[in-house]
Amino acid sequence: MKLWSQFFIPTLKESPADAEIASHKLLIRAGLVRKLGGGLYTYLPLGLRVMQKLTQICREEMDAAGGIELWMPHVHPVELWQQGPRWPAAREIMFRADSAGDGRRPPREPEFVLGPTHEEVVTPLVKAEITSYRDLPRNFYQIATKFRNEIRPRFGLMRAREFVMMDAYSFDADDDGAVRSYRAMKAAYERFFRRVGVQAIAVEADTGVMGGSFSHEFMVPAEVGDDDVIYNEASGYAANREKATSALVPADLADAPPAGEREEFATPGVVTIAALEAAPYSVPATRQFKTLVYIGDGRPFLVILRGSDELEEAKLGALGFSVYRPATTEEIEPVMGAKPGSLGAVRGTIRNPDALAGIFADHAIRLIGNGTTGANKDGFHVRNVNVVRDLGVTRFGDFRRVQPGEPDVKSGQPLQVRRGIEVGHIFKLGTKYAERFGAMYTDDQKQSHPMVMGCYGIGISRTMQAVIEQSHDADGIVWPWNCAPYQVLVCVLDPQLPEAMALAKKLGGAAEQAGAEVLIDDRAERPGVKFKDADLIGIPLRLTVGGKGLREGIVELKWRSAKEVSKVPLAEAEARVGAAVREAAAAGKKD
RNA sequence: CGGGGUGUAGCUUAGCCUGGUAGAGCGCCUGGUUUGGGACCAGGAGGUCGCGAGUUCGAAUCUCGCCGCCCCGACCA
Repeated sequence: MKLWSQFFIPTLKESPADAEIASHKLLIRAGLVRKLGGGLYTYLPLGLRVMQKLTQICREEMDAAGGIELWMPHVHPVELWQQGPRWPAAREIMFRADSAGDGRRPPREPEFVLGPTHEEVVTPLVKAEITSYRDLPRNFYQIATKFRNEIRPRFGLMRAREFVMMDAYSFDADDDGAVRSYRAMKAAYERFFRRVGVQAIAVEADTGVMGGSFSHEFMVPAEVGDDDVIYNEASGYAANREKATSALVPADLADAPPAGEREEFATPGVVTIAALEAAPYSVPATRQFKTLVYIGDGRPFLVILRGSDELEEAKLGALGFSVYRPATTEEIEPVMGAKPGSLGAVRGTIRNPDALAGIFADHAIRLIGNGTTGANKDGFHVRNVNVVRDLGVTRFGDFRRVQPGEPDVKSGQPLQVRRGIEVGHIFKLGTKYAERFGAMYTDDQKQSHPMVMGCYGIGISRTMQAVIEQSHDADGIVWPWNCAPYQVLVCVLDPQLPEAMALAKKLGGAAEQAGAEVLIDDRAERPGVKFKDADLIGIPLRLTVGGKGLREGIVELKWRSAKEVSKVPLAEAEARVGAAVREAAAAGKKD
């Protein structure tokens, strides 16, 4: 039982100016966190308690799924990362430090990075300690602080530079085992989010810089989320926009036949799809080829899309470059012979085709039998271009961005889109890290194999905010039972009356006996202040004890999530409180 | 990193355009009256106006530079 008057819950009547979204405002107003700098937060006692609830639930579910908890350093020798497969992509977001501490590290002094995740630490550990198939599979996890020098921290804990994450790493002898580990984690995640009391849906996801073969994200649907989820209710399809596909392009697409002789024509000043669509050219965007130039690991390559489609940049990850970016005009001209707006991939028109690392085309362009594209000559385009005859495509792939309304691959029904907050991500990694770090084991035939890995993360601090985003009203937070900082709040309206305090402590004791944690608001504040604060901090069950109630012989019992107040006769109060707590706890643990 | 915005007391902010002794609300302290949904009265403390240059007799206000923070984009748990 904690007395509010001797605790630290600095609530705010007004929202701080730098908070934009509801959950961020409430984090601050309810006294859960305070900002130190961009993306850096102090967890105040109430916020810390919620974090402890989340970590404990997470730990229980990981342990139940066979996870083994450990704790790894968060300062890593930079050499470890330089050996790893994702250094080129990861280095930008990593905090770096030198042992001299003054930013002027002598060449022979060690340099360190702060860990954004721990594949580079856990894989060498397992390489050293596990060498036999008898010791596989294993799944190691930790719940700890992570550091990422986010380009743009935002929305409080939603994208922070320093945050708390559960990260797990599974090691299996073979692919089947890795799939089993992956499924076990997916199930554990689903139990975790259900117990926490937040709706999080698993969606197919892109593997990003992690690489690996498949992946799911756990998304909390919310307007303020960073990600677009493309889904269809009926078929159950749900994918991150970066990964999503539609049935717009038939799988067994026949290449369209050539039509007519290729012909160059003058298009002075036309540098956009829209301008070529307009009179006098009148070429529909669906019949134009859009040619984009990217730089992958230092070499230019082309991406060809239909004029009506947008590139989904993340899908270029499938091409295997460790880093890629759009080329600049200065880089484009020497290779192509023209500026953006007049580019094309017709054989023989590219000035320096040998410089290209490849020409990659979206499947959808095969629908174009007779298209128009840039001539690689400023102010000119080419018509009657045929994909097979005229374009030297290295490889077709899925590179286009799916738009809402396009047909679902599974059901043909229109796809929908909604925003979501990514609170968890699971990857089947494969052998990429194991091979790089030499994490091998010997099988029962004395053969050596790389271990097959998976990695898994839950953003604990982000989940706290996602819960608030999903569970609040105009007055404040409405905590789900299992992650509430306290489950029961006793508001003592007349704390100067000894009998009121005595009753509050008696009822608090009954709640504790039933398994709840209890906060007593014994402050010398007016009732209005206490009720407002109670609504703001969102404790699930509120008991109100006051002189008036004592005279009437009642206490009040109110759920934060409901409007009604029940008046309970004093004689029944203890029993009713205990019953309410047991009931809520049982409902909160429905799994 | 590109674009937009903002910085005045612990918090929310007015004042800036049109230069002339820095104002309010909340919170805090003292006293009193109140006491079931953010009370009232009286008194009080608290500000190098983000930092640095410049213009000017005079700068919160105009100019330039820097920094912090917020929002949009690429990235992520």
